[in-house]
Amino acid sequence: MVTLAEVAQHAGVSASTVSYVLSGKRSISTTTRQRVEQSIRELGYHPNAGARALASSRSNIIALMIPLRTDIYVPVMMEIAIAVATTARTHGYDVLLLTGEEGPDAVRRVTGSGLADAMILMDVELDDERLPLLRSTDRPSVLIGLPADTSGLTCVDLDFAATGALCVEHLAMLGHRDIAVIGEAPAVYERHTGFAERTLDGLRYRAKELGLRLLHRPCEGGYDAMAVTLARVLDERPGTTGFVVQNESAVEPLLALLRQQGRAVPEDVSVVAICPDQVAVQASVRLTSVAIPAQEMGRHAVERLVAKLEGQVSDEVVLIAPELTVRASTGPAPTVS
Amino acid sequence: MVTLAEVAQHAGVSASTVSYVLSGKRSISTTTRQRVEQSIRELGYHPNAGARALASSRSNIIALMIPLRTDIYVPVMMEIAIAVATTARTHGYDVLLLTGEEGPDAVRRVTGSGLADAMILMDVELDDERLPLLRSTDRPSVLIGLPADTSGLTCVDLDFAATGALCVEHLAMLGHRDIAVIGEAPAVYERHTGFAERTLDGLRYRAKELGLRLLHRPCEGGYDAMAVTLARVLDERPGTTGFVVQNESAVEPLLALLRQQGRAVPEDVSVVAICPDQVAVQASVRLTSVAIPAQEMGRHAVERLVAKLEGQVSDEVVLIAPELTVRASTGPAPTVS
DNA sequence: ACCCGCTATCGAAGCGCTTCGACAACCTAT
DNA sequence: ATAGGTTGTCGAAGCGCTTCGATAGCGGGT
Repeated sequence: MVTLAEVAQHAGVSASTVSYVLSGKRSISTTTRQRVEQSIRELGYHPNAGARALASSRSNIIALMIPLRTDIYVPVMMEIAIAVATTARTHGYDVLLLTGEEGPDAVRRVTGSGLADAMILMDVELDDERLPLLRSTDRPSVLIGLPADTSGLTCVDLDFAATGALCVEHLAMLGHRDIAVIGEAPAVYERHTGFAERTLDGLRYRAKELGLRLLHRPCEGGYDAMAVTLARVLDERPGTTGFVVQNESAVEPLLALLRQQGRAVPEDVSVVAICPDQVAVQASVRLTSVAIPAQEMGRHAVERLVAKLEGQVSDEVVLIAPELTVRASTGPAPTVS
Repeated sequence: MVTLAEVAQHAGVSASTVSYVLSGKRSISTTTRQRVEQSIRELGYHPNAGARALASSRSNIIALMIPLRTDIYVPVMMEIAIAVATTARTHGYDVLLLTGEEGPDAVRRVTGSGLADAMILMDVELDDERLPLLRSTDRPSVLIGLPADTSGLTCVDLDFAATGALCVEHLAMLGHRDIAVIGEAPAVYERHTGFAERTLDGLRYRAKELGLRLLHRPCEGGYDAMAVTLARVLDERPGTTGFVVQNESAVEPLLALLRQQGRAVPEDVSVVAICPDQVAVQASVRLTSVAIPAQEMGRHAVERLVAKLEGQVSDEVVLIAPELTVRASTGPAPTVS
């Protein structure tokens, strides 16, 4: 491996000069800089990451904790992860992938060892056990998702309450009075994942304001579970004409089942989905949906984090405003015959 | 931050002794070891990753290059990534997430800087431009996927040729004579992704052996693209009764379209999918399928890599044998009326 | 009593880099 | 001409760890 010293010798300067060329922390004459850069190229020099981390006590690595389970939103998680990785690179950082498996210990290990300069946590629960650690360490962190108490934390998330409200408003505007919400799997609610509950809050609050009837049912993904759930919903509220679906793997089954029962979308029944755009446009009926801006969330998280690493103190919550795209799955409520 | 020296002082031993307690590379008396371990716990010591990497020239990090594009097999990629991360942890390694974006430069950067001790590459193309670099570096690597020339490389993959053969055999056994293959998006074939071509080879070869007629059509995901593709297939080969689908986002649209055209599955038409089990069981018809063993692939890759890091030389290709699970989407070919 | 071969421990060198203070050279402004 | 400020470069001191000899102590064979 080529070292800094070898580059220095090759360029006929001291090691520190090469270092300053690399970091730009002191001014270097143009001629020297060029000579050094030439040597770097010729020798194929790459600074040693360990040495750099040791000397500067910065690893230029961001840790990303992703959930271990693959029961929800896998494509969203993936998209966020990729956005985080690419955005981090543009800021000179690499990304270390941690799974939830280790739990809070991972936070301790990573911050304690200086492996990463900062971390991004996904799939945050309302009362997440990693939060006290984050608050007590001096390493910057950003959450993707919103816990119950955000004091002293930086968070990035879609505004799910507004998302819920937006879905209800859209259906209300079209004249629907009875709305059913097909939610995530029960387990998601049981572990108090923020986004699911906040969506529900938004839905309920706005429905109440607008005087709509709202029925919420969690639902495992897949065809069979959806069939059972739909039967129950239509049994309890036969007049349901509007559906809000927040579960990627329930949306296509729902459409199929409705079709099968002779309920046309959007003539008889309207469906609004909360899902990535890709899912919305690939469905058998192009879905009116509120997109989950995965890329944007990943990018935002990294940018907040980098800002913090550069010393800008900003414990703020960034809520991305939801956007509803009207496609072919919603229409006016059928007139009562 | 607590340092080795502080632990040593606290335990009343020298720094090197603490180091040897940690690494186990020299024998240490039980009493000393316990005293040191006690100090480590009391002080909450975590070895500094950078210093360790510098001194030992091993970072205990494995780099994982995932594809940037999200057009294929996202859940599979995710599952592999998670399996890699968790398996790596059990061997004392962390995982650095690289996206394909940087291309071959990422390989240079990571190996050159000593950021990672080894790497795992996903989404390998038949003639991947990263391969020469991997062959010329002394850092171990493992590919998930199979390039055209595997000499000097270690690869892990599902045996896709056998997978194709298996699908054909299953349909042949049920009496189907005209088989259509719904493949990945054209772009996947255009960039010569190994798995797609190898599956096709397996399908064709076995179909020929068994005297079946085979029609292969690439297909973008989604409902509309599938509708066009299906129409073309049935136009060219109206007698088609067997489908092999290798495209997650085409499988549900295909089922819906068949239903819509009054072709019952499996009475009139049989469908075999090549997809993760989760997709197969969640579909509107429980699909006979060959599973993509994502977890197993990730785990295998790490284990091969760790073996190489520990000095075991083994340039081998691990092909995981496909397993076909019969579910509700395949049945005897309809008797010609 | 002696040497041998253990085991358990220590001290010191050094991994490759960053960074601080020093300083020479030059360029104004007086 | 001199003081004062820049600008560009260098040397050296570490960062916290691993690892290589060296050494002290001990029991056993002779």
